[in-house]
Amino acid sequence: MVSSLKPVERPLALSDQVYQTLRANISDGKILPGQALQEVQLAALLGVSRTPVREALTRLAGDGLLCADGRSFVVPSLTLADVDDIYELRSLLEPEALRRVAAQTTDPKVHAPILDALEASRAAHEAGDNVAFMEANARFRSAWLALVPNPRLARAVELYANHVHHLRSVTLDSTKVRNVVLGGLKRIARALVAGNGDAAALAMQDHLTEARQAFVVAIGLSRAAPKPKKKALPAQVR
Amino acid sequence: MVSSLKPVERPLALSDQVYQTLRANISDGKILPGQALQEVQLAALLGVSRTPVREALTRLAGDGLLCADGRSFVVPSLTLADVDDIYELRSLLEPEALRRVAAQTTDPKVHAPILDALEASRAAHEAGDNVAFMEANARFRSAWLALVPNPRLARAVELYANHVHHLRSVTLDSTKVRNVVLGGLKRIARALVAGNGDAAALAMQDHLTEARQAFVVAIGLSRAAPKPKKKALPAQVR
DNA sequence: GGCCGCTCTTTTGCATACCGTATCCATTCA
DNA sequence: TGAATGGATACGGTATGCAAAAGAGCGGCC
Repeated sequence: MVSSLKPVERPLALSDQVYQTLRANISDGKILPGQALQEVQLAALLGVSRTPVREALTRLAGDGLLCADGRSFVVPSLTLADVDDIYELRSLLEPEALRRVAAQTTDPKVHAPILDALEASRAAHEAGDNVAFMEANARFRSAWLALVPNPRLARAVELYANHVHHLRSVTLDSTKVRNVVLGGLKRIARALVAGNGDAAALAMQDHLTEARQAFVVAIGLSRAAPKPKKKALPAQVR
Repeated sequence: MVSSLKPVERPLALSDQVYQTLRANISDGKILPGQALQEVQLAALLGVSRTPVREALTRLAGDGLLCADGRSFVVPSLTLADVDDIYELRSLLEPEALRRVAAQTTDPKVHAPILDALEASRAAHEAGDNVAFMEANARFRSAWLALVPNPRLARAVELYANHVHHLRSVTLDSTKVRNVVLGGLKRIARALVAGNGDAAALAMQDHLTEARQAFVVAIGLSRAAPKPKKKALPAQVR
């Protein structure tokens, strides 16, 4: 008996693949708000039938990443009120989540992924690489999120962070903003490695406040010459 | 323009009906944890095809009200750690949500549904009617939740409250527990009508702590072998 | 010339058929 | 007699077919 055999790599279900693909594209801003997501069209694009597409769309709508618009789903174009609501939620969750992380981890080597991501952010900032900075930023979040002892809390944080993620391509376009963000990450990381929960929570709180402010500015800019196409209704349960 | 006009009541899609039906039955504890929910069986029971059943199951799993077990879905049987996690989340959200309600409503007549539900709770408690008490309790929550200015926050609160709702039929079985709960509701309502956000948040925080404690006892009773947890952090660290 | 209504197309909602796979049971061989 | 193997069965995943509803375009009527 060869005990080194591992269970065979099973291909993910099509529904899951479609879900992840769409989710990534929404978060990255590759799918624009207001654009109707039609089942047949997506199915053709992805080379699957309507069924898994349909299931993925339903799940995304349940996550709040899509909202019903007439017959189909669209990425909600966030109003200022929406952004405020999301940041209010994040302000309730993320500082406390980070406090839990700081409180429980003493081993410095578990912080390695966080510091790696921070270093990547720093490098991307220095290189002026916007997309790399965003990517490193996301990694930073994933890294500390993986240490949150409460999985439901972690999931909630991830969910609402994703709701505004596609807007970061706008806000992080500015070197100044990136500088501020990097400073925030540094402060958070410092508090974490010091095991100082209060400082970590406070740092995250400030970080979120700054990010929200950047969004307000960004939305004000992008809505200066907006498309008069559709009214954005709040993403809600169907 | 009569702004109170609402879109006409449209016959709900089958998927939605199935979703709501299943959700209600899960919250009420009519579907027991561990019991596999099979598509064909549910479809036959509800008189629909597998498709809407499947969609409803997917959405419920996305809400966290179901979890994958092998090939099908089951209602998760909550461990003590799960209950703690859920109450940690609720403790982050509900006090602050309630604070927002207290801060924004000045008109006493918007509090009417809340006081109605409170009165119904009181009556049910006096009558010793367990199910009526639970129902009034849920109405109380719906009432103040409807006043939360942040719809996403309201939805999150509702979601996680539902996660443990089916356990209330156990905890609220005790007159003593019902008495404590009723006291908590009174205190919350008092703070709300007084417009005192701090008091409302604090009252809700205490209410949740008490409710969590009741669950711990209930789970300890219902589980033959309560496993020793090392992560049991004392109440709230906040 | 503009507005209303009708029809036709597009797209979703639901049902069902098919396929792959996991599980259970019976049979067979050691 | 026990275990292993083969088959039967049941279930979930996916594709597709069909019907109904929403939207667009066109023609008729005022």
